[in-house]
Amino acid sequence: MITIKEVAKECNVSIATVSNILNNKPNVGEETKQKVLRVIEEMNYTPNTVAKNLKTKNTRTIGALIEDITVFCAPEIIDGITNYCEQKKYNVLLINLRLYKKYGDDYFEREDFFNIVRQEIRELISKQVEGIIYVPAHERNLKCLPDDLAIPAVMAYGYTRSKKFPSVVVNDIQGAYTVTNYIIQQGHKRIAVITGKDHSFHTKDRLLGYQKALYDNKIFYNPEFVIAGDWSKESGYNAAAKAIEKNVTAIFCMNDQMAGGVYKWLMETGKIVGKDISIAGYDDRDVSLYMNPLLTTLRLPLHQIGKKACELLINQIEGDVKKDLYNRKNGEIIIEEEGELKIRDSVMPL
Amino acid sequence: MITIKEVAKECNVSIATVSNILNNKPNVGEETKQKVLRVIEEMNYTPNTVAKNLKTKNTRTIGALIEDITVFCAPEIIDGITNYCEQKKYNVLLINLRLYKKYGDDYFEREDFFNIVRQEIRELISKQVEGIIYVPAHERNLKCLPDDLAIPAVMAYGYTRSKKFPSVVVNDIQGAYTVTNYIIQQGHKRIAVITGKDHSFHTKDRLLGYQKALYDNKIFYNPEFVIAGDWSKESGYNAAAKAIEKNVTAIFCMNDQMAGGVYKWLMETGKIVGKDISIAGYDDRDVSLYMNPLLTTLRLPLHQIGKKACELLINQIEGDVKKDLYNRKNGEIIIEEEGELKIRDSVMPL
DNA sequence: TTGTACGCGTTATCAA
DNA sequence: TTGATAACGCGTACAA
Repeated sequence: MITIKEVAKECNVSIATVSNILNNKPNVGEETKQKVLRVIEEMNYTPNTVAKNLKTKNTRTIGALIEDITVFCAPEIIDGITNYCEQKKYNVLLINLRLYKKYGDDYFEREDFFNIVRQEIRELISKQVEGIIYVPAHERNLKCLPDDLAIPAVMAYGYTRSKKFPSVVVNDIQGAYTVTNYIIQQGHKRIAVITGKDHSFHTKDRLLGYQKALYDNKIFYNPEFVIAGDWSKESGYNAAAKAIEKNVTAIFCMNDQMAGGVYKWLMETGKIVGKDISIAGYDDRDVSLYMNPLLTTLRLPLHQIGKKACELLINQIEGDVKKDLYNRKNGEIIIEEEGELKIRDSVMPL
Repeated sequence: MITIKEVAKECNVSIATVSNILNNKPNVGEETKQKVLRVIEEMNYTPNTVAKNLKTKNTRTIGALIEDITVFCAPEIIDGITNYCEQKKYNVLLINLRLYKKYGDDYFEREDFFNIVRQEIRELISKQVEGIIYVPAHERNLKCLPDDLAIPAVMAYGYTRSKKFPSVVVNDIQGAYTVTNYIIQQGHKRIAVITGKDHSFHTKDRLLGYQKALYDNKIFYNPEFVIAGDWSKESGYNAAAKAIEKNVTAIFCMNDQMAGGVYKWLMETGKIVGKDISIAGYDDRDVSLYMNPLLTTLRLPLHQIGKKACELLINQIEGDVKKDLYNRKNGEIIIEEEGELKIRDSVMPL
């Protein structure tokens, strides 16, 4: 690999001059500039960023710690991160922890979880990344960022429950409200909801959004219309029967997968979605475009979450902190992004 | 940030001694070793990888150039790459070109495409990556790697058509053969095929696999059973009617999305998949698990492609090239990975 | 067993 | 307008 020294020698100028030209410093003669530029081109010289980073003590690189890149939310979040990094000319060092693939569904209950993450963070710091974004596989409280971390960090799509590290999350109350309110606008009053797992934040907040929408529309909240699911297609399938027993005219499923299970049950029992009963989902996964009829659902703001998390991080790195601009709950820094209702064919006027 | 120098001073030893201890060099007293290790722990010292890389002239880092991380094949391929890198203790610097998001469907016909990529490659080299993996959004011939590239490179899921850079691709002939042969084993003889876009390699090879399976089973190839699609769900929907006209008993769709369109048409016309007609897909996208009945399809070996590409790359980096172990076609280095048939409920015995 | 001294490729300071 | 030179943090001969 050819170095600045060799370029300088070839041009009969000093290293400093070549460096000045490369960095657009003033005080350099037009003539020598042209000559040096030409030689650089000829020799196909590429500056060594590693050496430059050592000298300038910055790398313009952030570390992205991804719990598992194959879960559905990860790529869009990463896309948001890279989008912002591109604008700001930052680099992304990607660490795919592969936790799902390695340990299955409850990796985060492993005792060594925190140590695994801590070790990865050490190595990132050793590589002189200037900040860290942590992307969990699904939203939850997460103690993964050490309190004594020497560099800024943010969590995208999960709660740090920390006063130091910001959390960027989905506004699930608003999302569920939007979906439920839309169903109500179509004339429905008897609306079942199929929930996710019991202790999930998503479940809690989405239920709250559902309740608020009923309240604002002066519809009594009937707890019997709340059917327990666990996010899986199968649980949606099982819950469908229970919902139909209650004579509801619409079902709000807390994710698209469970809506898929509901579709299956309805199909088997000869009911037609959008006609005999209205169904809405949540997430806007690919599958919602392959259901018949197309599923009305709420698009998760994953791209925005990644982008916003990255923006917060880079602001912190560059000392441009505006923490107080954001909502704080109990001193925690929580930024909520809003989803977007995708109106398709599964919810119809009553 | 605390440096080796400060550790040395704190321990009253020289920098060299600390360095030797860190790198497990022999000739170091047990006593000083323990002391130094303790101080390192106390001071929370982390070696500066940037400085180390500059000195040792290697970074153990590869660049992953991803055309668009949000397309469905990308995450699994990246997962394969990171899997192998983890084993070999390499890092991956991720570049998400965002080509789909930025320029839409025919970005690769842009005039500046090659220059965009070339520029990114320059920057990766400047960051001293030791090799590059290029991951296109879909398989195709691709002139994106400059012939005079100074470091090793491989293409994962696309053809370089170069004698220098290996291509790791899906064995589509085998895949389509497997699917078609399975359909035949179920007793079907009148099997339509809905193709992808006309000039795609995938279309060509999958058709060939279909034809070979017919031939090996002594079934006449009827060109009328080949219906043109374009990969989209809509094209599958439109092709379904044409296929049914021919009185076929099974349809092989060259991807899952078109199978989704076929399902839709069949549902609207009151036909039952798996009973009135058998359907098979290709790709094993998420949607195949949300169709009713579940779609029998071929799982793309995306993880293996990423992993194998990474293995080839790192072998090259470490001077451990075994090119001649792999098939060469016209001097090109092409490695084919095989997909796996996922037998579900959409293909039934005749 | 430990320490000294140099160099990796670059930027930055200051003198010429 | 240009050049000499000292850092940046680390690894490694070679000397002690």
